[in-house]
Amino acid sequence: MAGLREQKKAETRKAIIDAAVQLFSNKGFEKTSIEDIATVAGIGKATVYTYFSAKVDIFLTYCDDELEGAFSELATKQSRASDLHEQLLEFFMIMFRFVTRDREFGRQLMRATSFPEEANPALKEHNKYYFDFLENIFRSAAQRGEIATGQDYYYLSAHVFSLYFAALAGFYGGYSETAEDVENGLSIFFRQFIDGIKP
Amino acid sequence: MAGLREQKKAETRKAIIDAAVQLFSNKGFEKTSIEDIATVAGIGKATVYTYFSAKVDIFLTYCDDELEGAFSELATKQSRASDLHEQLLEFFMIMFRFVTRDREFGRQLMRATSFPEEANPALKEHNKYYFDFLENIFRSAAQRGEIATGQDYYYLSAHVFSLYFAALAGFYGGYSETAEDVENGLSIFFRQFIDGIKP
DNA sequence: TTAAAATCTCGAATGCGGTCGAGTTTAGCA
DNA sequence: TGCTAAACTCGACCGCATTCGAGATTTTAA
Repeated sequence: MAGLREQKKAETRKAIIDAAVQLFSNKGFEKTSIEDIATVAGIGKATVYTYFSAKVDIFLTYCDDELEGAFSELATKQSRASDLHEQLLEFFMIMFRFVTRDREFGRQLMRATSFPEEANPALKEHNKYYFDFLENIFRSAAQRGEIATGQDYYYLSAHVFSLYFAALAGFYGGYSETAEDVENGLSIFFRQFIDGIKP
Repeated sequence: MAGLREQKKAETRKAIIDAAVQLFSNKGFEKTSIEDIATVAGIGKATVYTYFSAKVDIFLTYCDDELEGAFSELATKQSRASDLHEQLLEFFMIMFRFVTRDREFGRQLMRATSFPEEANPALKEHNKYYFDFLENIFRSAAQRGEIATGQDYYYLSAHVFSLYFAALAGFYGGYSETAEDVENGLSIFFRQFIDGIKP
């Protein structure tokens, strides 16, 4: 009868995530209590903590799964973007749409990513993926002669990544309302980045 | 006897900030409770909320107060001599040094302000202060002919601000060790920003 | 088969941020 | 000076995340 407990655990774990995701999208992260989640999942409140070490971890686990989806979309999608500016915009808008599919999703993800209390290995892995992807974009732009060669790709990637963060912060801070607003903002940022701001 | 209340209020306010800063440096933001602060400040817990609307506001206010002096000095100094790149670097390094005076302090501050759980008016005010300052830097750079005119100063400010965030994230993520490393990173970012990255 | 060890469960307890409202102090004016 | 309105103070309270601990269930090994 080995594995009975394992199997139950997997079911309970899934029940918690399902309940949490459902409640989070209905009521939002803040308004959803652990007790709500436990009740919907059909378990006791304290039992949740056998599976997740904190409320936010439930959400990050879900985020993690979702991001896998975003990356696979990126990998399969044939890029129609021709120049660097378009490529950057396309890349980040795919990420943006994914991350803000549910508003809370993006916010918590950003909180966990930007100045984490504890390092989260899964998220670090994701960031590395972003950076690798970006470095490839820059490498090919350099090959096409669109940008100067001999630049540190790491700093270029970090630069555009930070602009993406700024766009997201604007979205969550109430400065931009729609995805279109965000796209316009990003477009301006990338123009500045590529062309510089001199006369 | 006019101003008696005003004076007391100012004293209490200062007592709260002092207590908070002291406790925070010792125990960290999370571990310091409002009650601790109230006790050290010699007042009741609820009274803290007459002066500050939330725990983070105490720290934001402290930062605003401390940085105000540094910046007004900077404002008068900066009009002469240096160019945009240097001015930006100077501005952000003052902020960086202040914020990382105590390492934990900086991390907590960033956590509290980057993707807040709920919109916070005081936080908006706080950020607006820095943006206004940056806009002035850009305005005078435009007047000197250093950068193209007709650009949206708001986007320029947001751009450099996001680079500062990236540098800080790098510092807390373990990518740069010393203040000097951070300054070098920022310098590279600002060069990219000003000059663009084309061949 | 069985009994000890390991693990899981969950109601109860803890601690904290934040609010309430009754009591107190001050300001302003007659 | 006396009186009222406005503003301040703080103990008590609320809701919620997280931890405790004691009892239930499952695994392991002989």
